[in-house]
Amino acid sequence: MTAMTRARPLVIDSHRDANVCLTCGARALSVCHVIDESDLDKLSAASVTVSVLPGHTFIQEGDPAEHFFNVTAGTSKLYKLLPDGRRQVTGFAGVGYFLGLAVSSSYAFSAEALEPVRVCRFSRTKLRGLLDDFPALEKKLLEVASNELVVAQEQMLLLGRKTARERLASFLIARANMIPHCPGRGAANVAERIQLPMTRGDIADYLGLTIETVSRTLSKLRAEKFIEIPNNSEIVLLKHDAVEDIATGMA
Amino acid sequence: MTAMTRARPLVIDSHRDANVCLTCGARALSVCHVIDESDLDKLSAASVTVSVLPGHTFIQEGDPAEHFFNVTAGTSKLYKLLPDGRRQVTGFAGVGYFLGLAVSSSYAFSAEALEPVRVCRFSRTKLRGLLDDFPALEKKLLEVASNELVVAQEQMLLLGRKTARERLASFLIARANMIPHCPGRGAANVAERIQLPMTRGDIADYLGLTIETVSRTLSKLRAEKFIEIPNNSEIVLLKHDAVEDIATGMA
DNA sequence: AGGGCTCATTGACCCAGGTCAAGGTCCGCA
DNA sequence: TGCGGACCTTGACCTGGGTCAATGAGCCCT
Repeated sequence: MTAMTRARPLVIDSHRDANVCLTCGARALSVCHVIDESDLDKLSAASVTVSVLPGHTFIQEGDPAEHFFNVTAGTSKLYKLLPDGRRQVTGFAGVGYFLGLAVSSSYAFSAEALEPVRVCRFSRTKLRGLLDDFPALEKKLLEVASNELVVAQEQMLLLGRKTARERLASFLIARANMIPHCPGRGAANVAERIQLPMTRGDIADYLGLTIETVSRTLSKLRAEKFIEIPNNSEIVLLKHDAVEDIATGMA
Repeated sequence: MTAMTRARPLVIDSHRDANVCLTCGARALSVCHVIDESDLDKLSAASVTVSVLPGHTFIQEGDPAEHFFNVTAGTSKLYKLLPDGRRQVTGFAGVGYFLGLAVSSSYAFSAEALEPVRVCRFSRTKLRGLLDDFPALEKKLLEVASNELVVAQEQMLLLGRKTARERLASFLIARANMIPHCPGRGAANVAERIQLPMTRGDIADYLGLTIETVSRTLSKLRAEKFIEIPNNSEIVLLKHDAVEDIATGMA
């Protein structure tokens, strides 16, 4: 169980330190931070660390929902499919994201790693136990779910009523706002470098557009000097406020 | 404080029985049903009943979120607006619906009564107290929020990837499935009478379409004998399964 | 360093659904 | 019982974004 792990989609790290949670860089960003340091051993005991290679699906829509996940590294795309293959990306799960909130018996979406991803995996019963031991965790999950709901409603507005240009602008602004507090933001026209771990196709499926429209619209925004596109996985936001106005339909 | 209430948008019933919750017909459908009968007096003490006339807005997007609501009668539409007036209806809140899950400081959406509506209104602090007294209520809210999230993701798929025909079919099936267990459903081609308390405009804003497209698409479904339209606020589903196939993109 | 991937861009054309406009239906009220 | 207004339907036309197709740009791998 030591060699031959390279090509496997999911790698479970069973020899892990009891202090993983204590030294976990994602704790500050996760629901876990409501649990006291002294209790972190219980948390680590309840979960295993799983590594997922890019392109691999670790949650499959419709499968029995046996596990919950907390992302500690990398970004994944969450999506739903129609029988004929049409895809809707419902979100991108980065570090700190809690996955599996759907309390139903089967997963409502699939999750695929865009980068090398690490997650803490909890079984349904283990999580139930943690929730009973730490009521604060349950409160935190309710808060997280509520915020997700607000984000989802915002996305419905985007998908139902915004133009392609407004959708791309909204996407860029949302990505820019998730940058972990870079100095000099909010100060009008400071350039921001946005990381895009997903492909144009993923962006299209997230915004309810086609690859071509995403590409064309970004080219247009570049021609208008709102953005720069140094490479396929980065965009520089040259005029945050102007793009924000586009995003909210005010331009 | 007894006369002159007729034309007021919101009417607060302050003289209410301590047993309102005990006799509340909506309890079985609400989060409240997790609270034991013997504790219902605490619940009624924490809330007031508010009546809302059709067409009146009782939650305004952006206003400080001071209250939470539990719907005990009537249907409301929940929506978000763009500055230029484009509207996205994010859902319809019927009896038993818990409103205000967004734990942020201001409401993320507006709510307007479509019919005469009654809600139980809790202040933020009173609800906090109830959650501390009844942990089961917190668990229930997490469950409700999680289910909402699943519904929201389904709606994103609809808005991002479905055709007008598929959207209307999905809407009709969702409405049909919420009928409180009428006998003989699921048995293939049994006609179901769907109530539509909202206008074509509301449906359009919910499905990300225009009034005209909603009207045209329903006319087409009628011409194809999938549905009947006895009047503007009712639709009879003649072929549930066929319409379900349209809804899921399989026809 | 070049062949063969996958991903992105760009152009030409098309069509589902939006827009504009003209009635139709229903209902409450005098 | 007929007037006014809100809502719905239908038709003719238009357009934003989809479709199809060709080309370009990275980037492994050998």
